[in-house]
Amino acid sequence: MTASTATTAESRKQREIRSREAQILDVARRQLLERGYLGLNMDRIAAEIEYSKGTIYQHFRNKEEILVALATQALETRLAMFRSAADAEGPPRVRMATVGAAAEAFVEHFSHHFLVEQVVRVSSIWEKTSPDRREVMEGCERQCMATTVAIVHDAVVDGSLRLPDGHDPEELIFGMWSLYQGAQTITHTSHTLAEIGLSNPLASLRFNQNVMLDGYGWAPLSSDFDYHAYMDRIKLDRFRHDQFA
Amino acid sequence: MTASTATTAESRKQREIRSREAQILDVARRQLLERGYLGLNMDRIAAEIEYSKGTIYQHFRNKEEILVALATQALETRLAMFRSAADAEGPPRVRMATVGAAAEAFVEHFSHHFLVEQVVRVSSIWEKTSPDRREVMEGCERQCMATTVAIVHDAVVDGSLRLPDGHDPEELIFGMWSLYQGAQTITHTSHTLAEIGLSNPLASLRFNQNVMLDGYGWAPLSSDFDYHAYMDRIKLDRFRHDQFA
DNA sequence: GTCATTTTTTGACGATCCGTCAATACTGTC
DNA sequence: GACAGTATTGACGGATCGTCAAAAAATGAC
Repeated sequence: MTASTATTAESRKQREIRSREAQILDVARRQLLERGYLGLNMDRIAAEIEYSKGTIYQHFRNKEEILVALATQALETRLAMFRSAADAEGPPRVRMATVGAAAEAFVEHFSHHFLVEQVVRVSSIWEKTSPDRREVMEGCERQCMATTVAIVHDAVVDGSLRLPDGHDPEELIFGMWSLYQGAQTITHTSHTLAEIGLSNPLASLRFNQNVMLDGYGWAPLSSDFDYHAYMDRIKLDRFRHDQFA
Repeated sequence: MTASTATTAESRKQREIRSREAQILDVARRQLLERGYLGLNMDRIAAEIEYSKGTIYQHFRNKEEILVALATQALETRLAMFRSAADAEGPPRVRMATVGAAAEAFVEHFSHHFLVEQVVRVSSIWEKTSPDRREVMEGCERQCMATTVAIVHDAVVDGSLRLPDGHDPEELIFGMWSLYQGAQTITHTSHTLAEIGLSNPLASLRFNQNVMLDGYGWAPLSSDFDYHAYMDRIKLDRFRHDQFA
């Protein structure tokens, strides 16, 4: 009985603590979105969760770790989506398009993520976080990379893609990743897009990704398969918001 | 005589002030590189230029404006390089490759720029700067865009490039810009690149750009023209460090 | 050269916010 | 209810931003 009581008490405490961590992150995320990086403030977070500042510091070594934790949350979700996408039926390039659809769904449902990621990537912030937290984020990145590189490998093996001599699957993925990362960065931070005549940058990103894979000669080419329709459909079928997170 | 003396005195003052502004930016740039964003500090800048903090605030409304000014310096240089590149001899795609070479040279000689740009793009920093300063930066961005879009236009006119129905020159440029922006961001901030097997991201970026333009079917294709050798050569001929800045 | 006036420079100061830690409150055990 | 161990608190020291009244320097009229 004693042990049992102790255990339940322990686990209630544990649950309390765990839920408080989630609470802190929820509040931090909202404040970050509402007031920007410079408006994110430990005292305000403390006031809002109705715990003192000292308690927050039992969960996170410093302000920067909260940011890294936010980024990690999002990256773990993305990784799960990518893995699910990579399991799709069909030839490798179609599976790659499925990953593309997952990436689109991710930014649509986690639009805050790019703000957070951008902030975290600023070197002096990154350097203030503990190696443990960095490790987790880097692990997500590596595994996202590995998941997509595997698809390219499959394509090389089954002959639907022939890479030029001296070039790796990793390079193709680097291209896709860059295109995605750059388009998101520009979309979220450039104030001149609309007046320049780019009304739908997300659609342009998708188009350019297909052009690039066509450039690699990855079959089936976009002239032989309607990736556009496919991605729209798969986004609704597999990556609606209620299907994850 | 009086007027003349007054005028010279005035312009000496003016020159003094102008040179001090450059001095502030030089010191700020160095401190930013050495100590990161969080290490950039008004008191330290003041100490190093041997003027008081108050004097710095006569040049820049706040810390963020210094960052924007640094970014603007770099962007103006890049614009000049792009314009020079766009004037190159040859068919449009070769001129586009020249711009690519200029972009490469830019990051090689202004490696600090991406750090600055990244910091500036964080929304809450951007919002603290004055409309005037923002205007200048946005103007640079627009003009870079316009310069490169013009090349694509020329290609469409001379028939070396045929854009798919419903797609603009702006979309192609958005693709190139995204690829460039994303590759730079990743290269400068990812800690997992080397272990993933990307030993030379700059070379991979160049390769992917050519693949993408091949995907657009922009003649001459990279199978018909050695863009790699051309870009290496043009970088030495036109964009050595001593030829600008 | 002197002195009143204008401009420039200064650095002490108030305000903000981070992260710490000694003091306090809480929890479970005997 | 006393006690040991743990959790929580918020006042505090330290760092930095941006301001502003006062000091210093420059100007220009005589």
